[in-house]
Amino acid sequence: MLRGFLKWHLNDNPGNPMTENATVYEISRKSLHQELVSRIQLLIISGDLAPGTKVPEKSLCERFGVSRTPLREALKVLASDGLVRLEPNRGAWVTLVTASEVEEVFPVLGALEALSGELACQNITDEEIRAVRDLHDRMIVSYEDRNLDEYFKINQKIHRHILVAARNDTLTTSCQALSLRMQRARYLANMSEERWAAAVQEHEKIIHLLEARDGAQLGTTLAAHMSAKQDSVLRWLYAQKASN
Amino acid sequence: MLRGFLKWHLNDNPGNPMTENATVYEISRKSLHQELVSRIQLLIISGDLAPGTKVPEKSLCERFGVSRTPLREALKVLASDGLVRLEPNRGAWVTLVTASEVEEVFPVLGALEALSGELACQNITDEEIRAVRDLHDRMIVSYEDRNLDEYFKINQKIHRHILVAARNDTLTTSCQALSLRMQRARYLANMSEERWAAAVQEHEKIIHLLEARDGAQLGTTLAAHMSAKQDSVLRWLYAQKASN
DNA sequence: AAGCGTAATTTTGAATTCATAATTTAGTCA
DNA sequence: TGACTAAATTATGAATTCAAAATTACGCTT
Repeated sequence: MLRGFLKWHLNDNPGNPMTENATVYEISRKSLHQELVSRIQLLIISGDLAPGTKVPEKSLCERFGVSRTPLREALKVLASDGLVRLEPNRGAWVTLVTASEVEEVFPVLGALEALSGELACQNITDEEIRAVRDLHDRMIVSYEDRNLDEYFKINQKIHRHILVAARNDTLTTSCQALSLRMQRARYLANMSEERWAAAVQEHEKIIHLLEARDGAQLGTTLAAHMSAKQDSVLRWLYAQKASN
Repeated sequence: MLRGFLKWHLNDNPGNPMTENATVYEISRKSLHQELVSRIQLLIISGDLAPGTKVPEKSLCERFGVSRTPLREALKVLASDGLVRLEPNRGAWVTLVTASEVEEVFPVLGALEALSGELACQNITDEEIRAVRDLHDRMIVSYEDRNLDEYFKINQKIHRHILVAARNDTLTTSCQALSLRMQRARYLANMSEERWAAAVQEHEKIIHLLEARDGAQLGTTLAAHMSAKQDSVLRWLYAQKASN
């Protein structure tokens, strides 16, 4: 086995939407298992590793050029985040997005996003508000172009910017872990035109309240936004189930 | 090395306050690393492994009769929960409870507890309310006896019962992870008489609102309770720092 | 040919081994 | 003595090995 093969490969960071540039050095400094956690997260949310399927330990080892030890360490961490489920003596399985899970996670995410909105209003700088406004405007353009991919990316960035402005890493970490779990449901491709329009409306309100620094209102609006998204995901889930 | 030594030992569950009985079988079915996660959590919150100290990998392996592989898997999970910090090539260290961490975690915990209160009011049964009331009354007795240990145990049970009544495992898991982090600050021993009295008052309100099933009010009260606890922990922290 | 049972194979969980990095100890010189 | 250096020791990260469990393949019976 080629030693050091991974460390090489790990540097060609394949456009992780969560991290910006300038982290390349840091990434290569991450321990193997941490790097594997990020990599496998990407495989899962991208659908490369589909929900309900088994995590192919051996082939992932080969793909990343590492031994089973760090890979299995990564799987334990992913399991504690709820992205995979470990079955004793039967390996790791990518968890399914079930209705009951959606009904559990979104309310929690709603409460956390609400908090992030409140804190952001207290701590965000005027410059950061301008940056979010800019993202918002660009997102509207993507909406008008019906560019779902771009829309989704910017949408994520907006939420992330608000989270950053909340100045609370614990909150950021918790939110992202739960968001990742929900991202396995790649329902966006099938989001209805009405839901999309409504989501855009909600975002108009969000940017408005952020600019007004109305923390309380922004909190409730973000929670409502999450709740609406929950309904949308649930509808998508039922449609999925019906069509299978 | 004695194989299977651990599996034996793991069954003499040393009174984990989080788990009730009848889990003994389940515990012995847990994988080694999961069991180790629980065990090391206990060592950390009990202060057996003190904040800021190095996690003694070798001696823990001997203590539990396991090899380094499952132990290190457990450490990765504990690190992702924030109980230990992994320093590359320098091992695992029990994280310190810092002021900035307290200021981060408690607001998040407050938001989650608030949600748990709201959901509990929707879902709790009358029988469960009676059980919480019973715990509450017993806690008051411990307070009058100035039995801090007993008080704390029952206090935890009350919060846990509310969480269970919220019927949301994701919420429960998130809350517990954050609670564990704060439990490293064993500030209770030094809690002021005034703070204790105030906490009891807050709990009177909590049980009252739960019995009235006033979710909104219970939510805000629980959040306020957390905020007060944050202040108390911070004061304790500063006192600690001053005396060292 | 379908179902059953057993042997071969693969996969898993965990111990062990091995290379490298960090730390400690011992020795040197000012 | 006290700082600096180098060797020895120890600890860490990750690959490998090994036993046990699960899965698959195969042949047998009906």
